[in-house]
Amino acid sequence: MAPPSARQRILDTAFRLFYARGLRAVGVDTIIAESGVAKATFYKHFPAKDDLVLAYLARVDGIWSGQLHDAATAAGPEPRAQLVGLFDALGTACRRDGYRGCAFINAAAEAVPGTPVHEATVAHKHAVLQWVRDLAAEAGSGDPDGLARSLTLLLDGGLAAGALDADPAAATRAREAAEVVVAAALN
Amino acid sequence: MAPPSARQRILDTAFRLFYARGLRAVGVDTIIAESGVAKATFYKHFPAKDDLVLAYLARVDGIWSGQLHDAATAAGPEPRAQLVGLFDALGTACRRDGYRGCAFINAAAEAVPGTPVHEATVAHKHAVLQWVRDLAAEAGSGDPDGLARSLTLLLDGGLAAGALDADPAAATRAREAAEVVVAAALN
DNA sequence: GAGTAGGTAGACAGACCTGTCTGTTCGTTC
DNA sequence: GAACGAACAGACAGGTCTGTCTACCTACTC
Repeated sequence: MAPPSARQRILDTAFRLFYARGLRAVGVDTIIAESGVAKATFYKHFPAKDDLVLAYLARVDGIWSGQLHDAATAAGPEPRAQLVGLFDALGTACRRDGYRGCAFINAAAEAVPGTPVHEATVAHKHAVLQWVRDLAAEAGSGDPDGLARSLTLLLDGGLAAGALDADPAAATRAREAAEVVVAAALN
Repeated sequence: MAPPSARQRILDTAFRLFYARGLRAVGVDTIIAESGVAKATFYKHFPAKDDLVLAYLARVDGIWSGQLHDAATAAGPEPRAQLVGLFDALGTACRRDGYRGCAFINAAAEAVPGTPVHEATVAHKHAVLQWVRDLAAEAGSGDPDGLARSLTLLLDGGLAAGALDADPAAATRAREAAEVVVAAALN
């Protein structure tokens, strides 16, 4: 197996450190040192730190979206079940070691509104909302937007709570509340 | 009216800047310059930056807890109505200019777990949870802890969503979802 | 064997960070 | 009027931050 390229090592290190410590708390020098890369190489792949931050967020987006989809489809073929099942991704995330909440919420807390980094977090949340909305429409909701917003509210609440206190009970509770909300909206 | 004391000016400036830009993004020098205070005075009142951060969080805690209580009592004397009414504080906050989500969630995103700053955010969330739990118990819930967790999940979700996109619709939706959850728990 | 792409190593600039220190000025109280 | 507390003004130290730059090295390709 070929050793990971310099770019890959940088991205891997950034993924680990940015999530664990925060965007501002991790300097370029630290990432360079820990990924065992030369400074010139770093700046060749990522002309500015923010470019690396954006690449980091893009990777997180891919991973998290994948986990949401997987959790949803694992709940079965019915959209209604999937709307509740996606919350299993939250439980899995909560139990993961080093869990520190939602990378996007954390990034938004450090980013200035209007900057590309902040825009990326907003775009991610909109994409998730859109996906849940489609699921809600498939499930036959009369108000798919309202139902989707209620569910993403619960999801974000669970993610935010995890940043303060990674309690798996919060994830379970979120799933139960989602069940109640879905039942009220579809029955 | 006497002009505000140096300590008060520092705290006022910190309140404004920390919330608007984040804890790490605002340096001591900036706060000193904007509050029109001497550096020695600053360090006399707050021996380290973290002391100021803690004072800032304590002030936010006081204000936000007050707004939650006010919104709850405005909904009437019945605990059941108060459980839903407290979400009006979220709507009011969302509509405020410069709203950037929950100061505690944002602070937690920048703080290292285990530090006093992080502990303060956890303590705040626990206090809110405890208060809602008491309200749920008064309302006659058979599982006051579960109901309180569901509701704070919605509340945190609304606050977190506001950090990305201060949409008052999210607050309205949170209130409606709370209504559904409370109804399911108490009927 | 020359050229090129991609990497390593590390000095350097310039800004900004927290925190310390010296000295001055003002108002109050004794 | 002397003493004192509280604040002002700002230089300074020591560290960290991002980003640039020079110089060398290695593997592959033509």
